[in-house]
Amino acid sequence: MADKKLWTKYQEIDFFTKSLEVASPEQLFYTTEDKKYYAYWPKKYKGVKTTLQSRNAFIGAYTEKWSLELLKDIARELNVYAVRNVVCEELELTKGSPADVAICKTDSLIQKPEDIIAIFEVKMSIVWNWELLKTNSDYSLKCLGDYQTHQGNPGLLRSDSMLKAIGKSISVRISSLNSARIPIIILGNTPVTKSYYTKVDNLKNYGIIQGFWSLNPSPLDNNGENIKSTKIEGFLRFDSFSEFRNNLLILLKEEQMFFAGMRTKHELGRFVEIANKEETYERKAEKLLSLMRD
DNA sequence: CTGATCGCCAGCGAGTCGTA
DNA sequence: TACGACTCGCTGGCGATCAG
Repeated sequence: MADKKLWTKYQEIDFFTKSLEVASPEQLFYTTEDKKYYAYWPKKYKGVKTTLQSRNAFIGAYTEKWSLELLKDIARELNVYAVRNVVCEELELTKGSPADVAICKTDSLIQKPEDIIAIFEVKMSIVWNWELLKTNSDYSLKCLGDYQTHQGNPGLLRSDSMLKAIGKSISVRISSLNSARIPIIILGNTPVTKSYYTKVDNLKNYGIIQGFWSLNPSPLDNNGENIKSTKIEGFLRFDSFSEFRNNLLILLKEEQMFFAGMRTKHELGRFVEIANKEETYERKAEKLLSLMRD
């Protein structure tokens, strides 16, 4: 199988090209004082700035669809499906807050926990800065620099995006024991900040989130230094589609082993009984997780 | 002072829900 | 069924804070 491409500058050009077919330049770019179209405010820009909001929904939709296409190929190998906006009430994945993408045994939007194989939360941004140029009534895009040259804080580099991904994952984990065997992966296209290195490793250790995976092989220009992996691989950067595919297949296989052999129904039932003596749902969940951990 | 980090906040768009 | 009010998740700029 030909190696598919991960996230590169090409995807961002494609995003703007496709979006310009349904949206105006003013909806997708900032307009500088000298009438230039920029994707982000450059770091040194001192003029009057506005905050662009109309682009956000387009970015969310594009990156989720792009992730879906990558996962579809891997799902097909396993004779299962990659589905966008999956609803599963038991796991508190509601219509208002569905799973961005999930790998499932059926292709339905509404799923039962036992048919969900893996859950993916997509947190991707426009990473580079771009200028939209008009040439002969046509458009072209010029890359102005990587994310260190502009004011925006894309994707997983944002602390509140990280906290949101963690919060949603915990919501799924504590919703039902039936989520216990379902891996949750956060897909991004940037590294995570240093202050989250130990956090992502701990989240993996505790079994809450199996990985923060960046699908952007080189987010910085000029071979800028960027992390490949944290100590126990809570964060991973993939450099090729096959590397991504291999890791995902290994994860799904490991989870099946964990499910089959690690805990008996008797043990699980006893843990629930002990955990149920705690006062709040949150405490019950913490107790159960701590019992499952050792 | 400068640069980095954190989390608050905003507007947009899609979807939901109540009402007639 | 049609429609408007409402909610929620998306994103990124901004002020506050801190280290050097």
